Amino acid sequence: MIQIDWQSRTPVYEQLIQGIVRLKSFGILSPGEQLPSVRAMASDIGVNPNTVQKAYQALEARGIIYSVTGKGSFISPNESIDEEILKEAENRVGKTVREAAQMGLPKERVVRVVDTVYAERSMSE
Amino acid sequence: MIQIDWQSRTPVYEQLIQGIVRLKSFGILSPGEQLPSVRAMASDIGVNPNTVQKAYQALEARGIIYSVTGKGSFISPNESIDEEILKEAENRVGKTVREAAQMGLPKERVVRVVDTVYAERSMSE
Amino acid sequence: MIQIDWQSRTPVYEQLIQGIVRLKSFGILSPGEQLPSVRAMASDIGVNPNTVQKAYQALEARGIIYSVTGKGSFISPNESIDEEILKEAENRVGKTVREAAQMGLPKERVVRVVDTVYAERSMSE
Amino acid sequence: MIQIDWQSRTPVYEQLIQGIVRLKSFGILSPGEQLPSVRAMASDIGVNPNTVQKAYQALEARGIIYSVTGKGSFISPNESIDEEILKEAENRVGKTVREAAQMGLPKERVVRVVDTVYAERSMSE
DNA sequence: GTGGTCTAGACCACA
DNA sequence: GTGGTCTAGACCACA
Repeated sequence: MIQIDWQSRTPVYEQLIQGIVRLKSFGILSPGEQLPSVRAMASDIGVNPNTVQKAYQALEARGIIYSVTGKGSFISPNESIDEEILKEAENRVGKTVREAAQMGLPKERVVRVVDTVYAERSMSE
Repeated sequence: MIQIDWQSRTPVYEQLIQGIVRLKSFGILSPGEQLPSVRAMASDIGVNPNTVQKAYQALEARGIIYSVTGKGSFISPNESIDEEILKEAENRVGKTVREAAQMGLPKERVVRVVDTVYAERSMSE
Repeated sequence: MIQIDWQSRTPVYEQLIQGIVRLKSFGILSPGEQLPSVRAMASDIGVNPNTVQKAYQALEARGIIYSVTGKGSFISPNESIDEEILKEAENRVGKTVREAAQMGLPKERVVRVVDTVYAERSMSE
Repeated sequence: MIQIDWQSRTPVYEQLIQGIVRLKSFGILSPGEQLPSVRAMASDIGVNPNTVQKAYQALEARGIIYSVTGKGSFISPNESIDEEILKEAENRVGKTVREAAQMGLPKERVVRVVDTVYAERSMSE
């Protein structure tokens, strides 16, 4: 379910975090649902258990999942958390756009890119 | 001329690269113009000469500057480079926006962020 | 596996680059295969890790290998790279021959040299 | 008469040496003819006098020119020297071809390049 | 352990 | 002085 891009510079544990958040935002993982155990997830996607552990802990710290000792990890029911995630994404966009602007990228080109991305999405739905 | 953000996670040599690219895109550094020597730049911004070397060599590999042993480093006359840099920036924006969209960030919020960034810029001019 | 000529004027990191390219072109290193770690390679050939780093990063920039922090460095699966390397070598030959011709070296002598080089090679196989 | 390629990696004084050798081999500079003074040559081609000095000394060491204190530098009448120059050129060709061969460049492609170079030359004559 | 960044400092060829 | 190479060694994030 989660694809790791080994060539990418974004750390594997980051990709894991974003992957799970995405699956939740798509409703593929619903509140209360149990996640694969650290070991299962690790062997599934061919990753060191430490890496999965790190991702789960970050997700728990952000309130997206919760862990029950001896039982496993579950998608958190908490709804209001989502806004925090969106804000993080928004900040990343802001930072990248600011850098591009400083390089001289005109606003029109940024707008065109944004349009393209959201057009792709509405088509694949 | 170039400000280093020591708190930032982006490596110093990367900030240097971006700084010089930016100065060139603003026309503050024009083709043929000589850059400060590796050592001068290093002591200017309080960094080890090796770090500046790394940045200069990366810029040379990208065709943005060229270096002549014994003479110095110069802004490359190559014109077509600029568009390449803009395309790189555009790609980064596209990638970040796509990720944000996958997280569920609505288009309106992305647009608002873009507007804000470019509004900031026009005000500071 | 890689021999460094300490007398040579071509920098050690350059020799490393060429050595790895050569091993790949011989099929001794196949796509996906893991290279010795920076530190292992360094101690193998008696060189500072920084020097190996420089070579590996140059190879990555040329798309010949790719590195994953925490995992290691691997021969890139990219196929089309090989032809690029041959073209670079071809260009170097062309440039050197052109210079020799300008010095007045007759074609027959160039041909004889080429014959000799390839004869050596077929004998050592 | 002599063009310096500042982008090239071959040192300026080397380019100077090769330039004069070439002019001699073309008969543009004949035995006995006086060369421009170090200073004149330096300002002609926009180079540091030290650099011209170095080139002249190397040429004298190789017997291609000779200097008379207080009078200037002259093209040497010595004919047999030329063979040495050809041998140097030949060695450079050999080295480059050997490297290309090690990269996997097939002999046919080397031969084709050599043919092309000498074909160009016979056409421009 | 693995790649990546950075400092401090030496040494070289070249201009 | 100027770029380029290299060593020795520290420190970091990541796996």
